[in-house]
Amino acid sequence: MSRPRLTDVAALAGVSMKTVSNVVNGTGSAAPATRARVRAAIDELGYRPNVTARRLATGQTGTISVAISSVTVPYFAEMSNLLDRAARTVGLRVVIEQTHGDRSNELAILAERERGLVDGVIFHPVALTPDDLADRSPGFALVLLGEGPAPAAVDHVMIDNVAAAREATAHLIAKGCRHIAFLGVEGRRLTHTTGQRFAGYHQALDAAGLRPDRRRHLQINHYSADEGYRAVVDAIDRGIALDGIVCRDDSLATGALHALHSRQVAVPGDVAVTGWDDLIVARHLWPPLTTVGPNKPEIAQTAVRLLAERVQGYQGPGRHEIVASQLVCRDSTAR
Amino acid sequence: MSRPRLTDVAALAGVSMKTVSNVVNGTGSAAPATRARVRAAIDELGYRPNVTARRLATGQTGTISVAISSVTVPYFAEMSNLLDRAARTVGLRVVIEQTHGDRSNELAILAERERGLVDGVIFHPVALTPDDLADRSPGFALVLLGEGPAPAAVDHVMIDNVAAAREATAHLIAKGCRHIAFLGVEGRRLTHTTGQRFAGYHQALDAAGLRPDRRRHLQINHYSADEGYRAVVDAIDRGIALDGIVCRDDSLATGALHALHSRQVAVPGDVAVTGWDDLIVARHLWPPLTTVGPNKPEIAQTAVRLLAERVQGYQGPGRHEIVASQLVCRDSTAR
DNA sequence: CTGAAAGCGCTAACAC
DNA sequence: GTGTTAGCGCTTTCAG
Repeated sequence: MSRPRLTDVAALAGVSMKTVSNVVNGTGSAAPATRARVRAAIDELGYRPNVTARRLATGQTGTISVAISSVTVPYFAEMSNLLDRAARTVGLRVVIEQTHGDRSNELAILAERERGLVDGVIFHPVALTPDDLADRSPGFALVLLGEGPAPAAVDHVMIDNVAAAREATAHLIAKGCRHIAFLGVEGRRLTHTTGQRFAGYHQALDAAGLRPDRRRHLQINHYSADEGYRAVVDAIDRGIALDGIVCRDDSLATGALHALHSRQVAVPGDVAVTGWDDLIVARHLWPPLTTVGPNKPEIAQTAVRLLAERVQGYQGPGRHEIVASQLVCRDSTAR
Repeated sequence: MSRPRLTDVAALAGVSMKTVSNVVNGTGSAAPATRARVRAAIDELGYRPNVTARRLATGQTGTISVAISSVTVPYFAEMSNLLDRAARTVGLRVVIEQTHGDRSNELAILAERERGLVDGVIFHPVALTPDDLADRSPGFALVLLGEGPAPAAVDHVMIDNVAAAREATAHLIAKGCRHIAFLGVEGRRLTHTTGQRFAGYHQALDAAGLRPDRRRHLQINHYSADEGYRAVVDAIDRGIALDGIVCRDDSLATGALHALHSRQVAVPGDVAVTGWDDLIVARHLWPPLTTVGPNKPEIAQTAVRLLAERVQGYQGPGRHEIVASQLVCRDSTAR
């Protein structure tokens, strides 16, 4: 005995498929008596519509996917959650898909492996190059998140990284820091995002007449607390002079604080620290972390709105929206 | 011009649908020359198979869903990630679905809203009652995670909460703690999970001849760092004697550490603290957190294996697997 | 207001 | 090896 289908319900209720379909979907109208009979038949059989069949027939899925590298990266977890909520309010379902930061997985997103599975995707690429993104099939509803490269034709939601990094760095300078490190330089080549934050950091140093020092550009291999810890312990043990650290993100900052504590360096007394993302955990670190707080709810709402418009057929040029961010000052820089 | 279908490719290549299907799926065999012609046609047209149609035809989706309350809960994020990886190794795709801890959303999972969308679901319920779980349609591939109630008929992967809580508490006692609080008692009624951990905590106190004290049962409204912070600050300010805290999970412990620092209480000198889950962040908290570490990779692999067996038609009785956990000792109890 | 029939795009028997 | 023909379960014209 396999599961009941629409025709089974129709047969039991003594009506046609169309009528059952109407009752199930609330389309058209049905006589109250008929409706009741159909409902009874549905209950008796335990009928559930087959989503896949409906999708095939309508061509619409009512579902969008959120493609991120990993939900274990707190920033992506928080964004996924907000995107989910934002999408629900406009009647869209969300599934989250992890690329694990792998270029081939990211390419698969663009290759529309999912054609027919979702109506569109909100995508935060981390490993793709501008070329990868350049040629995509048109008519594929796509909204890009993050500060990576985005072709003009594609919708894109971002924040002003350079300005925010400048502000965070200037804040440390205002607190009297003169030997400010930047934690989060990738080994090979800077990612687009890091490049912008790094640029803002340098602009602020410049503006204050401070000389950059390469020894204070702290390298990492991943954006993890582990790496932040390692890099800062390393810098301290090599005797590099430091009185402030601009961290590329809060995970690195988490590790940085741990490193400073473990080397008996007072925060913010000896070294002041800023993070980036305003993760939930940021205000529970010790000391609570000053961090660049992007307006995440607005990012989510904007992305969903843009995607919904694409899904509904908007074919115009790419929109590039810049969402505000704000430096959230806490004790890690309070001096 | 809509997107190309299998028939379009077939027409262009001058072959039948079946042949194209063979080439696309690697089924059957095709003459090299034919194969090449088909490939060329596919490239020229930019053809992508429609996943939905394939699903309808085969009845299998190759996808499972992971249903959790929220990816912003670090434990769920880590588990989702591990489940994803485990599923990939057996050729299954994973989509993550958030219930936001909402009972109606959780019921929707059981109601198989997704019928036809996924082959099965790995589900960590938080709001359901035993009754909710009791009557489900048979033949629906389902594996339950966590320590909630699980009907005998349903596969279930869990850890031994009572034993682990006893071990964590005994560890504090061995370190000389005599006034040990339990942080994480829910307001109304204990959840199944909390109840087990709470029971283990009491067993250890009993075994050491320590008297429980209701004032040291710290109440919370959510499992968040915010709540942990609030509850511990509250206890300190009310002058409740404390020299150890067993936290129901690492998020609460994060807030507890913050609270202790902000009230100048030394950890572990004045108060030793244990958490639960061994989140990534646990070893970067200050001081690094002693915590109950479930074997998460094994939980994930076990759950995927059980589900894969169900998907492949296993109809036997429910399997209830207990996975090991281990107390990970760090500085928050080092005294 | 309800019924019959034609697809949605693909896979899978079964012939050729 | 390759083509033909039914479906998968639903929605949707178009009649009645």
